[in-house]
Amino acid sequence: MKAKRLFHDSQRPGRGRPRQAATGHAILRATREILARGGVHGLTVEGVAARSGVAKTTIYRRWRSKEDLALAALLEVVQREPPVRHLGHTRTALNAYFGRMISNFQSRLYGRVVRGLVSDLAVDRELARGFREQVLARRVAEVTGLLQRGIERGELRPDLDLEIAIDLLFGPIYYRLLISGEALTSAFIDRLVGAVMAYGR
Amino acid sequence: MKAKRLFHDSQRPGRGRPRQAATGHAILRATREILARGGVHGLTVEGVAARSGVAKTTIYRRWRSKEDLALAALLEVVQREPPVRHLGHTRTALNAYFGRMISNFQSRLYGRVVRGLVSDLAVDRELARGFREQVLARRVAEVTGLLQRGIERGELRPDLDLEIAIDLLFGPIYYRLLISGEALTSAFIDRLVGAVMAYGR
Amino acid sequence: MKAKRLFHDSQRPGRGRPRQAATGHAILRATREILARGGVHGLTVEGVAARSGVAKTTIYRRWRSKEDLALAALLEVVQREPPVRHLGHTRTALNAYFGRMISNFQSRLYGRVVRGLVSDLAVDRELARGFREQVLARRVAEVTGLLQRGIERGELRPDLDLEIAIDLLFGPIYYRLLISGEALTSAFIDRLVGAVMAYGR
Amino acid sequence: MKAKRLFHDSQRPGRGRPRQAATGHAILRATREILARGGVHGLTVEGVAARSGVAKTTIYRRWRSKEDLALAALLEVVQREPPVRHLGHTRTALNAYFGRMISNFQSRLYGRVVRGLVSDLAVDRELARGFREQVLARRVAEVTGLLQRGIERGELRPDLDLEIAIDLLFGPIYYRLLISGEALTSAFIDRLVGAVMAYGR
DNA sequence: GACTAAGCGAGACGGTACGTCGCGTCTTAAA
DNA sequence: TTTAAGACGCGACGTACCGTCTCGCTTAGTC
Repeated sequence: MKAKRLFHDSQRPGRGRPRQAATGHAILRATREILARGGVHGLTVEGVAARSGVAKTTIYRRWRSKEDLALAALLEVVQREPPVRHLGHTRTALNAYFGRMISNFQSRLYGRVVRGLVSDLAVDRELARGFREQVLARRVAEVTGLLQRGIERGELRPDLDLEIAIDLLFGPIYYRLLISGEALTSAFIDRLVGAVMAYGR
Repeated sequence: MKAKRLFHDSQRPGRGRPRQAATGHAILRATREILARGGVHGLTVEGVAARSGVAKTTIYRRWRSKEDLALAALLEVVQREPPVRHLGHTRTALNAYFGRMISNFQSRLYGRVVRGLVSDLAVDRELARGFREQVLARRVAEVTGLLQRGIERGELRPDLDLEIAIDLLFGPIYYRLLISGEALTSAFIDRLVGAVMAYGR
Repeated sequence: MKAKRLFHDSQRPGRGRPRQAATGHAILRATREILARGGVHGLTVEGVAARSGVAKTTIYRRWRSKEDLALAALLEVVQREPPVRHLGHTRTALNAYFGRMISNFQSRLYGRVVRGLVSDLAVDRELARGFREQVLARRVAEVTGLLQRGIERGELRPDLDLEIAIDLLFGPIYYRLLISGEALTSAFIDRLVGAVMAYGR
Repeated sequence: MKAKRLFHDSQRPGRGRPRQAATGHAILRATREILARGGVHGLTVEGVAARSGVAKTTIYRRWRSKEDLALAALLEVVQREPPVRHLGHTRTALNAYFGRMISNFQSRLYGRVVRGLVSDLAVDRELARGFREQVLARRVAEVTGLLQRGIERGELRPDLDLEIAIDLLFGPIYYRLLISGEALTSAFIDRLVGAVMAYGR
């Protein structure tokens, strides 16, 4: 009967009372705080509503699910990340890049959200699209940039299979984070980057 | 204040009426069927009880949670896998091994369960231990074996960093399965194995 | 702290843009349509707004509640009723009068609205006043007229307790409509009127 | 999928854990208290749950709706009423009977519940059946008894139309309670009973 | 052969959270 | 000032599962 509204947070036409920006921030702040302790598991729409002093309905008006909400909170953080520094040796740059990445994983928010959302990526297409387009694509582009510069600088061979190289770098990190549970230390990053450089030379 | 029951499936003292073996099978069969469609998301203790004609209590007597149950269903399948064949070139053997692995992932049950459980691994230590000891360790041992044989056969250099090699093989596969969502084709396996062989030579 | 608006449908001061008469009709038409199927139970301000293409605010500017709105829709119908015919025997006239009344009850709108509003009469004084002054008083006056004419014509005794007579006529009808649920047939009306005539002679 | 369970409060087969009688009482007590102030309007399942310290689900397990619940609370009271006394003149007996009835209506609970439920009788067949079979039928039978005894005693004529007599007695009372809002005094009862006796003689 | 300790099915129960409906008020921009 | 549009806080809804409990009945081995 009633047409389903599709824009959950996205830009809407300028009719009716505009959304209160403050409301959105309050929601996301509460979300972050709850995520930090408790992770996605401990996140409930009811809880966010209570903590942010916002009505449950208002939250549902803007996000489809608590997973969407968690992703939004994640995005806020990701988008504030400083751009990559393309300086010095490729190996050094990669080390720095992934070093920062694993320290992000260690942080309450980032690691918990990613771990908490993985299972839902397989089930919720919208969520997966959001995560891949807004978080993953960015990271992949950054590292691809570093690798390409490595080729230009002659540190990597020109015919390097970039796609596989990307998988070889990101794969083991997520594998340790999610599956094997083994430590994500900078020593490990060093060995990993070393191996990929060796392969790519 | 009642003492917590500790043996959830493990052997219990031989007093009273012994457990009906058939009951356990019925439960696991229902679990598998539900997992096949709907994945871990669609799995509920209530549903399993209904489908298997078993009382909820009976299920809780044997497993701590639906995640445990899913893992148990997974194990049944894993334990029935034939042993690895150590024949021919290392590259060929690895190709065969991971080829079978991704075809497992494609199967309803296996892929769904793994995807559905990842998020819980971070939260449920028992579950993580079970998964790592019973599923992962086995796979890692098998591949380590293949790699070691490759060293013996002179196809891989003796000082190869085995730990990293393992990460380089499993990582990208799980990464694609869980994170990037990109296709897990045999062509991809071929390129991946090729890259690792190149690195290890 | 804004002063409460008092004129809900009544005449307002002639400043600013005057109300669109068409708007009011559209609202009442939508209301009638919704009432016809679904009754007061199915009536919602939200629904009326959607169906009439009018904003919720506009409705609230004119009526206090959905019950008020239902009453307004009822009044439109009631006010269009033709006046009573004072012809022939009193018994015949009463039969005709109440015959028309129960056929009104059978109609979707009328019966449903009355049944739907009764419970609110006890709670909403405004509503009760409206209903009694605009609907009930009219009917009572009409029947009182018929009875008085009966007295003048010598068909009823002069010392008849008119108040009780009115109760004896209306009471059983509403009782069947609302409480006992027994059939409101013209045969019943005949017996009822007969009984009251017998009592009043 | 799951077979709907039909017995809401009624007798169930003796499987599973039996219902806690105390729970039911707690629920009904809370219901009565809430009904007394606030009537059916102020009655919410949530409120009853809170007040009785019982889980909402438990309430829904036993009653289909808050209206059902209100009816149940009413029944408890009704069933405790003492039987009618068949003594003295019929007119006196009727006066006594209906006198007690209107004093019941004045009571918080009874009047409020009846007024609150009327509108729902038209919509909820189950509810209507319950109310008519358990409350109304009983009252009608009692009064019918009184009238029949009046016939036997020669105070009423043998060919009296009992059905209409019943309507003539109950009708005006409910009419005043629900529709006209006029006072339900014992003087009124006296005039009403007088009128019906006059008609029935 | 009865006793007894569990197994087992059934379902009650308290609980948490869900996602939705409708309310009545508000804040915009356009008319 | 009216109007359409829609945000917002709010209260309640009825449902899904959770994990625990309390029944009655069954099924072994042990005394």
